[in-house]
Amino acid sequence: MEPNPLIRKLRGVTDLTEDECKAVRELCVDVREVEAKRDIITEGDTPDRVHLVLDGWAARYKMVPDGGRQITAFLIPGDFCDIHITILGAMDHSIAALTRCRIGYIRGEDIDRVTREKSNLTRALWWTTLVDEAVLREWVVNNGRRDAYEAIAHVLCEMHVRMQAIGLVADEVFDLPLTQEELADAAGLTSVHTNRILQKLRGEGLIELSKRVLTIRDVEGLREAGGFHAEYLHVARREGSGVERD
Amino acid sequence: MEPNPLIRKLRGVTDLTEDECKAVRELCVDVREVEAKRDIITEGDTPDRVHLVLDGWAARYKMVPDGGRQITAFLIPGDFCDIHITILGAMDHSIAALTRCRIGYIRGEDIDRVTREKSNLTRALWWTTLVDEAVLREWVVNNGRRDAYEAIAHVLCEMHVRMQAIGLVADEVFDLPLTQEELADAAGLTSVHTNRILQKLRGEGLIELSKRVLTIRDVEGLREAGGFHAEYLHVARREGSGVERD
DNA sequence: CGGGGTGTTGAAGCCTGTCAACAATTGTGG
DNA sequence: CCACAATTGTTGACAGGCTTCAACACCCCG
Repeated sequence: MEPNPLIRKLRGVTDLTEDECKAVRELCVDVREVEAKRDIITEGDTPDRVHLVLDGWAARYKMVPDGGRQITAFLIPGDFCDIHITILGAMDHSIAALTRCRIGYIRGEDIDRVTREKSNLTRALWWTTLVDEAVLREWVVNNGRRDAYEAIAHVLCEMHVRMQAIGLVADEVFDLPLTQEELADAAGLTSVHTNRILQKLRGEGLIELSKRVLTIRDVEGLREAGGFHAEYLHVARREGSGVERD
Repeated sequence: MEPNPLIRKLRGVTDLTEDECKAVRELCVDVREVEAKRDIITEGDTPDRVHLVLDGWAARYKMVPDGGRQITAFLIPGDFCDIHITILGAMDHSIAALTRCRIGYIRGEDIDRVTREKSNLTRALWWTTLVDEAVLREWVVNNGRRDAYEAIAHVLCEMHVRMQAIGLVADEVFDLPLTQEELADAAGLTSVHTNRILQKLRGEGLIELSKRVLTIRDVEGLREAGGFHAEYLHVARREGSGVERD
């Protein structure tokens, strides 16, 4: 399997030439490990490098005055932390590693150069940011108009498809290295209530979740429960594809 | 005052040459009126034109199975409905006119051409989409981790700054042509509860709101109430600027 | 073996939703 | 310009989903 998760992701929507793959591979001028629970970028920072998640899970988040935390995105391998950083000034939110992460560092100029020289790649990178935005819209719906049961189910369905897109799902089983509190901070709930909802989903035979591994026992049922429709993720139809691909 | 709201908006973050302004003005190959409550674009559409709000208010929204509606963005003059349409296929959400709107139609190729030829403009257009994304993140926080009182106050503060950026605020007074139900659909509340919250904000002397006109009587107080910090909007500091500018 | 993080459970309370009625406002047509 | 209808705003009572608080169980790791 292609080792670069960004390439795996982009291949889901466009064919990349060997030349383009090479360009992507050479983007990361540096790779570092970040410990779980450490900030990768903190609100107010003006990083000079673009960060790419190569391995592990991270989360965008914002704090509110009373100490509450809202996670606004889960970042998995192949996701950019801040591809926009050359345009906007300071970060308006923070990004924390949820697990130990391998992070690739990319020079802003290199992104600019690629987007000048490779129009197909440029479109693909654009696509990633537009999907990020679509996901964000869905999270607004999640927190605004879905109850706890639907919201949790929906998040699980979303991560299922996204993990599938980078080849990290086999037989509807994949790593979900989140604590219930982190899930709660994403769904706008308390960890206590999240716990009860997960028990309900388990009790209904929709999922199994333990030791940071999620098994979806009933994909259709879970989607039904969350009112999930994958269109907003704009992935090419590749149902059934997964780690067994190569 | 410059008649094109997009130019007014972009000028808040970058200086535009006369040449660039001309390019922006010539983008709209057609202008049409859309009646209030009509869809400008509907989920599933694959429009061949980019839509730009020239006048009036519109809203992105998604429906959930039980009939609930979640508004994910308010669009005001100078905002694009779907600048991304050449990259993603079908619309994953709908956009409705909240008031009668004047909509500009732009050919996708013209956007592409401008972004090839005018790098300064390209950065400015990128900036608009990145700010849209930042707003979306804040709305996730709004619906997930702020209570009704904070959420409503926050939305009002945001619209205040955004309306200011296009020169439509004078003396902390501006048009807010939203029904309480529309406000509710944005904040993830019911219209009944939104009504009570508005009364509280009025009772505390923070706002006046009637006949679709909002007066912020206590800007600092309202920001405090909503936990609002304008940084995420990434507007250049232009406090005090408004319609009195020219 | 001990300790911190995480998951689980119960009871009580509050914020927000639901339902329903009515008032106020806006829009429409005669 | 008035009468009427439709939309929007307002109010009250009640229900319920979710939070809060608190205690305890579990599990991984040093």
